[in-house]
Amino acid sequence: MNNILRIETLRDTHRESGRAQVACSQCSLGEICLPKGLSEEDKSRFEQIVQRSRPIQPGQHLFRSGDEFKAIASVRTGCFKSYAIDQDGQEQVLGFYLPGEIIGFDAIHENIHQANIVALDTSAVCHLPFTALTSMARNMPELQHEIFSVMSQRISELESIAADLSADERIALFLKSLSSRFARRGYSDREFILSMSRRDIASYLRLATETVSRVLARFQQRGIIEVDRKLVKILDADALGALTRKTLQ
Amino acid sequence: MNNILRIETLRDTHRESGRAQVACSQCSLGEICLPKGLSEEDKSRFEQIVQRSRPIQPGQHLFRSGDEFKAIASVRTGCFKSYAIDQDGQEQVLGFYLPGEIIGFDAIHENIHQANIVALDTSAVCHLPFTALTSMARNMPELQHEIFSVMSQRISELESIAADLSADERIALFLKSLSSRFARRGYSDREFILSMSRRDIASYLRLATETVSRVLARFQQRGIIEVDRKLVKILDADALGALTRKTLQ
DNA sequence: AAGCGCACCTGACCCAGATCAATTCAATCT
DNA sequence: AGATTGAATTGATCTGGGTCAGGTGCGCTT
Repeated sequence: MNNILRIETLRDTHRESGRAQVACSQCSLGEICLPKGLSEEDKSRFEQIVQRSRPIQPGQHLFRSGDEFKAIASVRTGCFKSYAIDQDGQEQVLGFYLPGEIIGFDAIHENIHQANIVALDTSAVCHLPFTALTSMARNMPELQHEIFSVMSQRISELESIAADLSADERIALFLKSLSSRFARRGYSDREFILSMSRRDIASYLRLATETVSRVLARFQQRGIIEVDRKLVKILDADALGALTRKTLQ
Repeated sequence: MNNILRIETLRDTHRESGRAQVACSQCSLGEICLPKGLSEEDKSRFEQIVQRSRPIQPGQHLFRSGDEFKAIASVRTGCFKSYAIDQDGQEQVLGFYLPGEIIGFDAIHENIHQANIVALDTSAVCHLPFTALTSMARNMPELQHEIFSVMSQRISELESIAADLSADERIALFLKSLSSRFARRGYSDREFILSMSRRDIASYLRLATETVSRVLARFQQRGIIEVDRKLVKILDADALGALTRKTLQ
C-alpha cells in the first residue's frame, strides 16, 4: 500500500523512472546521508518521503535562483555546482556538491532558492520535501539532530573558507577538501576527477583561471601532484597539507 | 587554576542576576528573537528554558574554541565578535553579533565550540540550552522552523560574503549590513557606533587596517559618510548602495 | 584527415592593496 | 599638566595575482 502511494507521488512530482529503487538502508551512501543513525524502522518511514530523481544530464539545472522552495536534495551520484549571478551578469560559483551532500539549505528562510544548481556530470538526487521532512523530524530526535548537524557543518565550513589565503593555499585547500570528501565516500583520496572546469574552480576560489593553471603547474613541478586535464593524482599529501596550515582548525 | 577560573566564569555568565527578569513577551527584541511567532502560551513555555546572563564586560569571553557545546546564545544587549586563531597564531575575525543575533550554530556538529566569542561592549545574552531547545521544538513546529530559518539565513549570508570584492565594496557592504541590522532593531540606520576596532574590521574584511582607514577617509572626502573615531554617520546611503551593487542578490 | 572551436596553458605587464615607517591623536596614569 | 601607551592615520614602496595577448592540444564535425 505504501509502495503504491510512493510510486504515484513520484510519478506525479518528479517523473520517476521505473527502475528498481534502492532503499536508503541499501544505498551505497549508507552512513553519509541524512537517515544515518536511524533505526531500521525509522529508516523505512523516512524512505516514504524520499523522491528519487531520474538521471540529470550535465548542464541541466536542478534549481534556479527564485524557484519556490519545496524540497532539499541529497546528491545520489554525480556532481553539482551552485552559483549566483552578480549585478554585472558575472557568474559566481558558491560551492560544489558531491554524493551524500545536501543542496538547498540556503532556501529555507525566504522559502525561495537563492542559488542556481546545475549538474556537472550525469547525476541523480533524492528530493526530500522539506515540510514532510521537518514534520517527520519532530518524531525522530536523531533525524532532527542530524539536520541541525549538517547545517551546522556547512556554517563552520563557510566560516573557514572566507579566510584570507594566497592562491597556493586556496588551491591546496581545495584539493585537500575534495580528497577527504572522496575518501569519506569510499573513493580514492589520491586520485580523482575534477568534474568542474578550471574556470569554475577559479570562480569558486576567487582567482583568475590563469592563476589556477599556473598554481597547478607549479604544484606539479614540485612533485606535489600530477595533473592531466581533469585527472588529479596527489603524490605528496604532506606537502599539500603543509600548504593549508594557515587554515583555521 | 585556569580550570577553576574558567568554570567560575561560566557559572557567572549563566547565573540569574536576580534583577527583575524581562519576559520574552516583553523583551525589546520582540519579533527579532527565536520565540517570534509563538503563541503566548508557547512563549511562556519557551521562557522556562531561557537562562539570562548577568552583564558580560568588554574583553570577557562567552565561549572559547574547544568548549563543550551546551547552549546557543541570543545577544540581548551589547556586541560580540567571533574569531579563530590560525596556525601562525594570528587572530581571524569571523563575524560580529548584534542584539537578537544567535551565537553558536557552528558548534552543533562536533558538539564543541569552533570559534572564540568575546564581548566588545558591556553585553548580556540569553543562553538557550540546545538539548532542551530542540526537544521543545519537536512540540512547536513554528519554533523548529524558526531555528532552521535562522541557520539558513546565516548560510546564505556566508555564501554571499565570500564574494570577490574590492576594498571599497567590502567596506560599503559592511557599513550597509550594520546599518540595516541596526534599523531592524529599532536603532538609527544613519548614525551608529562601531563597537569593534579598525583592526577587527580589517581582519573581518580580510584587509589591512591601513586600507580600512584610507577607504573610510576617502568615503568621507566624497561626502558619503562622516566618521569620527567610532561614530559613523551615513550621509549618502544611495552612493553607499551603489558601491555594493556587485554583491549577490 | 583536416579544419574548427573551446578549454587550457604560458609569458609580459600592471595595479590594488599589503607592508614598512613615521606621525598624530585620544585616553589614561602619575 | 605632562608622560605613556596603543590605536588610528598618512605617506612611500613593494608584490601577488589580475589582465591582456598569444599559443597549444584535444575532441568535434564533415
